[in-house]
Amino acid sequence: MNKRNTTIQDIAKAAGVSTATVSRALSNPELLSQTKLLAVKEAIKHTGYRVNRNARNLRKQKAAAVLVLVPNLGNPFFSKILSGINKGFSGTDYSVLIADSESFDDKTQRIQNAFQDGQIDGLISLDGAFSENEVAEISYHLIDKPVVFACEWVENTDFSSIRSDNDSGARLAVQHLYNLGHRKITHISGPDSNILTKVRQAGFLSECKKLKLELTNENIIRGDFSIQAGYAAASQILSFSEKPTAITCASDEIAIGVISQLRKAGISVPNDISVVGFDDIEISNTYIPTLTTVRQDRFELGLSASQAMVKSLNNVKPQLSIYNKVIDVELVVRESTAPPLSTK
Amino acid sequence: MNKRNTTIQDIAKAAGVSTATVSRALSNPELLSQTKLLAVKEAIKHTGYRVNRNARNLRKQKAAAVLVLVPNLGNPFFSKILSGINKGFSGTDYSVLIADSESFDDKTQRIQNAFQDGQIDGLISLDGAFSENEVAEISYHLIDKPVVFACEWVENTDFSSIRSDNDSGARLAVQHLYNLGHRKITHISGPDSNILTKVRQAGFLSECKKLKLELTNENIIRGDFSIQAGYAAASQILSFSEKPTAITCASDEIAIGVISQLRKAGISVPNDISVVGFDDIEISNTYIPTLTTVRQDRFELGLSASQAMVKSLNNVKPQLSIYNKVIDVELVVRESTAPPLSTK
DNA sequence: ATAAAAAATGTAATCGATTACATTTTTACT
DNA sequence: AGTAAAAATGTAATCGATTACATTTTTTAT
Repeated sequence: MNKRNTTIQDIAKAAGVSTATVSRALSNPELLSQTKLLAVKEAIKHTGYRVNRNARNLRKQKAAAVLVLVPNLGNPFFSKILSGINKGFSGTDYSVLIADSESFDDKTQRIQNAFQDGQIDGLISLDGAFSENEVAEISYHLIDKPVVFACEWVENTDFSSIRSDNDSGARLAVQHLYNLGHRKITHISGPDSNILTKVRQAGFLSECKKLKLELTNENIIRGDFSIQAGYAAASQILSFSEKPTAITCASDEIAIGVISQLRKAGISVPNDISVVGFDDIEISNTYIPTLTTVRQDRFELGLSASQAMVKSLNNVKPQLSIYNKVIDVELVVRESTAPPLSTK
Repeated sequence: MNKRNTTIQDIAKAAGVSTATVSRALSNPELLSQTKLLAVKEAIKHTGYRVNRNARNLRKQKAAAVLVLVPNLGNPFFSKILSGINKGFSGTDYSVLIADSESFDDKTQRIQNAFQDGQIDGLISLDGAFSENEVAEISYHLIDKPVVFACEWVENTDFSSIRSDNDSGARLAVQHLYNLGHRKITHISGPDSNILTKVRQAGFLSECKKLKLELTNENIIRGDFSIQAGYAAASQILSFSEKPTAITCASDEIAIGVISQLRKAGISVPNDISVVGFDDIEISNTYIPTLTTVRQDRFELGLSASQAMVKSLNNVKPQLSIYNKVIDVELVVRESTAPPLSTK
């Protein structure tokens, strides 16, 4: 019952070496002679020894864990990114801790706690909604510890960031519609403060200008990323004197809301109006009509973020290593877009 | 730069007590006199001291972490459960580690590693697909450590388990269809080996018998939980000489596959055939037609599992505490079911 | 008032690995 | 062969909290 754990001492004795040598065999095998290294390895294999993480971490003053801040775990959009992050850490010594922003009253509180308890060595945030104050607090408490933003990010900060090419995504959508013959396109954007909203909207406007499309204040409708926002935006569009022939949305959920609401009003997608989404979430390929959308590779986003984190952690001065990466997006053409009526 | 951490020693000095007293103030405050307790608390507040987790865990021989085994993190079905689990641990000292079965060649390998490294104190598995061998291995390596299954489970084992009332769910679906007037109902089940498949199928058959519905070997179609399985099953049904007027599915994804395939064949849901799903995943409320389905409360499933785990962990002999809980399901009636044609 | 029991507190060993520093062994070079 | 430099290995302190055991203080009972 009370079998004591196998420790480095036992291995040392078994292999006829000192504990220091065993420890070196574990973390710096290149320092050892072949003979001793082999002896130690043999003893380890024989006993089934495994290092005690707590002892190692205590001595090394690290946690061997990374905190991932997820805005909403229940949302598949994020969990797919998480899956990529997990993959990125699967070969390493690091554990992945997860904090669901929704479970905590105060995001930074949670981060602080974790860091101060020595529980984590770095932070990956899928949430870019930090106030200046919160950013300052993070920077203060996470001195020397790497922070990587994935998907979203915070403007004017020096944190590493892995993001999709949102600008191109927005442009691809417009180009696609333009090529189909559409000349009057409306964009339904996300919540004002959101960084993705801003970039996608800017991309949309810029591409419209480039293509010399006429722009009025009916070209942008504000919403959030939800289906409900799509409903509302559709209703608004229905009230326009001159309706657009195509709509680009800041998210697939908005697109679905729009389509469903338009259908209720007897307007068919894509026959009457074309709709393009953003993200390519699971449902987009199953919805009726299947959704033309801009695909973000969420798994890759997470994977890259974790790889950036691992690199930072391996650096002696992680705070000096900033990794930024922009991941390509891809326009997936499906059923929700078609040439406008007039050209048929 | 090199500010040493505040330790229990510092607090002891500041409060004019011994380190033992400080430690007691932390974990067994009831042992102390008011005076000393106050002094220690004061010192802690003043210095912003926080316990070093690694030191504590090393000494206490525990990990203060729980491993959650998820079959596929990218699947929203599981991430919603995870969200509940996370919630359940949010007030506690425990961290939640996540292992995505898909990232590992060998599930039990991963578990063993984690346990032997002293990284975790317990296991919550959302995955019930363990062979007898694997179960034995888990039991062996996790001696004295609690294991809780959530959603799925393993038959003939003594692990704690939190599950939905799958039997009732299957029956509710049949009853609903029966009450609408359906008399010929087909069930599309999941993968043969899956425990949920078995229970739901048994519930379906039992309820059909109870309602004296005629049963042939066309009443059950085997599949897996995927949309593709739904496609295949629909094709099969189309080949039946006498088609069912209603279908119950082992998952919402199957239901969506079925509906989409039936539509292609010119068969309308619910006008020609009614379809009931199982799970109530996000898409079900948005799909067209919206899906009548059996809702599992996935968040609650996760929450209960984590609560069971916490209880087990707090027990002196956790291996003796088995917690089982069956969570109610609910039939959500939406657009995909209607009375059969003949009764209209 | 005194002994015995209970409560409060302290001392120091302990958990298990890492690593600074010291020592020994090997290699390289004249 | 002799010496300096490099490589290999060992000794023991260290990380920070917990707790067995010892000691002191307080309470209770006679």
